[in-house]
Amino acid sequence: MPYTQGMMKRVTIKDVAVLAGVSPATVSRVVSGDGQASPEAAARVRAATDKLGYRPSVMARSLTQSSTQLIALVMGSLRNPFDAALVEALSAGFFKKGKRLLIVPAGHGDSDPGAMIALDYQTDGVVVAAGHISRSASERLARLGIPVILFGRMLEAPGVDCIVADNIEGARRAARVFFRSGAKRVVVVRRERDTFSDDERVEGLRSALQGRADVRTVKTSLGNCFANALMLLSGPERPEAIFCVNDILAVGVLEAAASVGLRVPDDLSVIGFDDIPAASSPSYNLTTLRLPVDEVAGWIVQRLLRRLDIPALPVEMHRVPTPLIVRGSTRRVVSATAPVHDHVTAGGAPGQVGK
Amino acid sequence: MPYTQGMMKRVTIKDVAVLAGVSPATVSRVVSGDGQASPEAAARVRAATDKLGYRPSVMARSLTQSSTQLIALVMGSLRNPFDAALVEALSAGFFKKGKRLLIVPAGHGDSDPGAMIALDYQTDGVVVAAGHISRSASERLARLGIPVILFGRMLEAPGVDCIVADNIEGARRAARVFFRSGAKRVVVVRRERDTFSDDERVEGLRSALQGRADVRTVKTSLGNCFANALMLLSGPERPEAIFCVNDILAVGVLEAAASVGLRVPDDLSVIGFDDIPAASSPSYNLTTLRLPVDEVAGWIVQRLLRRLDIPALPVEMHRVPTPLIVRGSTRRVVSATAPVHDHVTAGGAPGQVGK
DNA sequence: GCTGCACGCTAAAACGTTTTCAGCATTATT
DNA sequence: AATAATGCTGAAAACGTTTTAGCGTGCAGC
Repeated sequence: MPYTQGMMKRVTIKDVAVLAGVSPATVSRVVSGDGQASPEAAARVRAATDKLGYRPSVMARSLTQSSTQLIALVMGSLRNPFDAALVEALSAGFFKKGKRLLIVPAGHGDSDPGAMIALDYQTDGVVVAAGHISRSASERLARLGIPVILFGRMLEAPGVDCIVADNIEGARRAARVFFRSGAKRVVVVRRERDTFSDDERVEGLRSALQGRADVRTVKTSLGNCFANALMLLSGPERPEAIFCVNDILAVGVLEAAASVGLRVPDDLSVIGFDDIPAASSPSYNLTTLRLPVDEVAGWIVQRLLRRLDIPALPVEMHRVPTPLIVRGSTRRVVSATAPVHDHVTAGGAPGQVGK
Repeated sequence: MPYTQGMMKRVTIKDVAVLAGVSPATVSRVVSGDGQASPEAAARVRAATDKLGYRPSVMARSLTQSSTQLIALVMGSLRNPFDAALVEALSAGFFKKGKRLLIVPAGHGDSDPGAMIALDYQTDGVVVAAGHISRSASERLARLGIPVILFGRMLEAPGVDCIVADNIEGARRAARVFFRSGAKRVVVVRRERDTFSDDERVEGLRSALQGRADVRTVKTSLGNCFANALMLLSGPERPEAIFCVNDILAVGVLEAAASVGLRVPDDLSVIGFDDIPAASSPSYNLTTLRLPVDEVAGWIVQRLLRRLDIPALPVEMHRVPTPLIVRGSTRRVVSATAPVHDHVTAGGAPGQVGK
């Protein structure tokens, strides 16, 4: 059964107007709640809209007004549960404020699809959750009054606010754990693509361990992580501690350690980053640096809305703290002299996204 | 430094027209590539658009044409990696075809936010990846010529195509494995909210095991899965086989089994559904029924585009096959008489989303 | 040398809103 | 009682496109 049989025209403001016996202008005033309308006219209009099921066309509206209520969300792969959670939180947060998210897959290409689509659809703003935006693209958006929020990178440019995890302090905390456990051979596992945050994390660890341990860097894709870790752990000069740039890599390392018969944390300490749900599962029980999704998403939403209100706001570079979550993949140090203010002890399930 | 200083107006088709010394109509024809334009005029126009960085306003365009190139995607939580992968695949697939995805969080409320937003933004179509759409809402969309694709449910209504996993056959395959392993006490673990697919899965298992085993159903939230499984496994009359409605629940069950000291698959068989990446990780090594994300996403994209081309297409109810992926969480049956055509043997990493 | 015909182009209408402007009743102020 | 202020309303312009209708060309055919 074809469904085109009764294809109807959209019910427009004019239809409502004639049914209510007023002009389109009055209908507009009533539905947008701008006030200026007599009670009885308003009542008639409301009756008409209800009867006809009228919904204003955002498209048409955005021609005359400036706002489309649309936010472009540049996102990459969602294979990392952290990213998935972030997208979910952002979508919920913006939706609650009446903003809609337009997905822009971060192309691996060089162009700036986010900026392009923002332009095409006259987006109210752009959130870059993965990938990057070039300075020129962001400047072009700024010139049109379209603010940008950048997650995971720093870019000093007009109209772009940044939020980045406190990678360096996080890495330092990891370094301290490794140092206390007496590890001399440390490996940091990072992804193949260099990103701002990954750079900060490995550099943070490296510099904190300067002269106290031998730090080597290994790059791997997610798919090869297990195999690479296997090689690393069964070779000579096996590391005593491994810092992974995120939790999924750390899970791969833990799998490899287990399959090679290494005991964690006795033979090997592992620290991850993000604190995804799997990290707190009994079989991994991963010590990690928590990157609080809800806090990140909340800040982004707040900040963007605020800037839409007050475009002249000075740009902000926000660092979100990355508390150390101590679990079973690192040796518990029992010295009383150790400072305790820099870590959160254990803790059950972290990622209660809703409440 | 406020970024509003040089706020500029959008460059419009008129600007291009005056720069190129032609009328807006000509510019329109050139940029939309509709033909009718002299080579030299076209060249001048193209020079002008390049120089000015002109991008047509989709909003304005969609007023005169019918299409906005927008697809509303109704999605729920992304905590299940399967859902995250589906969203990613859909977004990539549609993007490649020039369609943009508008995220609509499936509210737990009763209203149909998907339909509403589709109306507001004059979406070309609606994809319901999670949640539901009411018959009346879908009919309203159909009347306006907006097609709907529903994943994971069946709804016989004009203009809505459905794609659903072959849950019953999948559950039957699971039942066969359980039966061969001689399990007498079987538990099926499902989520608290009843969904169409979950219903089919438990009913499929139940009816296939009819009279051959004792099947009990347990409902649980994701958060309590571990605790519930613990209780279940340490209580009396411990089940010998557990079928989980999805892999994340199965992982919770495996965790619980391990923590209680049960050996899998010797003491307990576990089968999940979806085949998320974690299922193939060495520490879980979960036998499961694969729900092929890419196939699902591909079908949805193809189908929607096809229907946009030919609105009169009869509606289709598509079942995607759910092959059994045999891994280590079920006892390997070595009888030569067992039919082998219904399962895929082991296999490494499944979810290579990209290539 | 006309008529007819492609061709290339422009003017103008249309899409569905919002908003400005002005008009007209009322009602409040002198 | 005249004037000013107020409240409500509708006509029309505007937003940035596409598209239809029409207007000149220049050229072939009679």
